[in-house]
Amino acid sequence: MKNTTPSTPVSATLDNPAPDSVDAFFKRLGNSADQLPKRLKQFADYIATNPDRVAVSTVAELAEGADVQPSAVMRFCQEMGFSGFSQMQKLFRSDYSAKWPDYATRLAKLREHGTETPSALLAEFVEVGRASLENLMSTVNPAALQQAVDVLARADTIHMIGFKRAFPVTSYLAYAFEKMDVPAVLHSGIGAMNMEHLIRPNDAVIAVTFAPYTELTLDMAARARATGADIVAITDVVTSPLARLKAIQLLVAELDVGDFRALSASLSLAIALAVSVGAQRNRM
Amino acid sequence: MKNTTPSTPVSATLDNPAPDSVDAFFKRLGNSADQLPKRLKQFADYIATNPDRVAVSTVAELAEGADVQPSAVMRFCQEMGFSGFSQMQKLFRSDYSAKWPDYATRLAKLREHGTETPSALLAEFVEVGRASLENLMSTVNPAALQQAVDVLARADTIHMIGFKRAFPVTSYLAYAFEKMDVPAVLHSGIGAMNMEHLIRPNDAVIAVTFAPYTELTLDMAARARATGADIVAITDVVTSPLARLKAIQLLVAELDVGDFRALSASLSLAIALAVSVGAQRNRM
DNA sequence: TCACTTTTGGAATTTAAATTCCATTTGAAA
DNA sequence: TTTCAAATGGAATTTAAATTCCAAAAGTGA
Repeated sequence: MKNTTPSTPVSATLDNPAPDSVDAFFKRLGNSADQLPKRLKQFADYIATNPDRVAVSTVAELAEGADVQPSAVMRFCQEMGFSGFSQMQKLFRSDYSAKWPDYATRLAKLREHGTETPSALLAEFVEVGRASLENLMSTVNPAALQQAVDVLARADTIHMIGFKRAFPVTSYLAYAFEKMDVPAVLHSGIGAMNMEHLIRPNDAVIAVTFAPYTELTLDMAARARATGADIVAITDVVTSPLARLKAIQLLVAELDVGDFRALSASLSLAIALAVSVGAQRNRM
Repeated sequence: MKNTTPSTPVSATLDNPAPDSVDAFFKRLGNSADQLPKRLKQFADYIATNPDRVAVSTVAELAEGADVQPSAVMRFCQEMGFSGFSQMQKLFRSDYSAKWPDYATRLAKLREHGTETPSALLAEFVEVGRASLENLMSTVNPAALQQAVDVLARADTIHMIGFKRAFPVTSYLAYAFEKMDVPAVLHSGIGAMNMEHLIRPNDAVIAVTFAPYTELTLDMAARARATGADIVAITDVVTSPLARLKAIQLLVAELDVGDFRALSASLSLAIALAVSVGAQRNRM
């Protein structure tokens, strides 16, 4: 950008624009790899086999990994059309985060279009639901899930606590447990009846709440814990207040559209949990 | 590595050693989250929700994302037992590699624990949920959806009818309508109380039922129709008994895993419907 | 072999980020 | 209220990384 002189024909010139995606980058690399000088080729091979390192390493670290000098790394970046390493790294970093849709942008877009047509809104929810499901696979810890199933299968009675937006989740759990003849109680809060006294030491509780957390759910879960019951928490982040209760945590990072969330991931987790518990009880 | 001297008493002290894995980090965060000061908690929530950003962002970027000052980020890192942000980031970066294999790989991984494990079952539900969502866009007729929104936006009161597995759908609708101040009644069937007399000619009904259809839902919808109320049906196929009622049909082909279905698509359709109705009412 | 170009290694410089410091604000206790 | 400790925001400083530069080495063709 600084050299209008033809002194260094290498970097970002008109005929040599920077790749705009990691795919494009590797495509170009494949074409020009064999006409690169020795050290540059050496470095190219290194990042071709360790592409994931680029986003999180420094020039010095990559240089050492490839056993070349830092300056060779710089020359390579410029050869590939970037102004320098930083620009190249930026590309690798943005590509990485593209997997989790940038929901700030998405939300803004939704707002500016108003709510448009119902179908457009539906498309949003579908999209967000898909992303949430995809993310669920990485946020749920298989060991914790297994542990939750064990605890629930052993319990005398299973209690479900969850209100407001969590209520669809607990009510579906209640349906599933009933269908499988698993003794379970849905604490609906209906009629302001307090059914907490039903919770006994050998019982287990499934507490479901997402930020902003429902006080009632937290209170009830805390009291259940005090009686000695085990707690399985379906919640959104590790900093959830349910963590205090030494609960088994199952985390669901559900995305919002406006003020609402799709609940797809939470319900999928819940039903998988319920069916597993049902199956495990039958084996006992 | 350079200071063997105890010159910097801040970081990694005996009672406050730095976590040595990302898991350990989040475990500790879960324990101490509620006794953190406001801004630190705010930042904790941010990275609990966006753990993937830590490896590839600067202090300034994270600070902006969480809407706190850079110095708050530093204090947080030290509170968690690190000497500073750099050390914490190093941890996240070493954990980074291959942390984000593509969706297919993650699914396979969850499954490989054996078909009988809860994770494998969860993988099933996730996949089925995704497929259902994909389907949804083609089974729902945009014109019918728009028509449903119009009818519901015009109604005096909206009644939701749906039991058993449809109940999570209606209860989520109820939550959404309440939050948007749309007059709506959830017919829960609780206490065997019959609230049908509440349905008046200028009202509208959302009836939700899937095969095998719940008799009660069909009966109530039929009677509502007789009083002159409009019916919006969320159901599975065109041959659904609700078709007879000249209902506006919104079709969801939800796939099963064994005896249960994921409900992802139904919930997404319901919430999109509710939000559209809320928006349209505000415009009137 | 010599002259000349390309490539290389490493030091010097620049730039940007991390970290510390401190004056102000906030909130709790007396 | 007043007092004090804790928490906060933002500027100042330090540290580390990226980038440039140049002298030495390795190639290349005459």
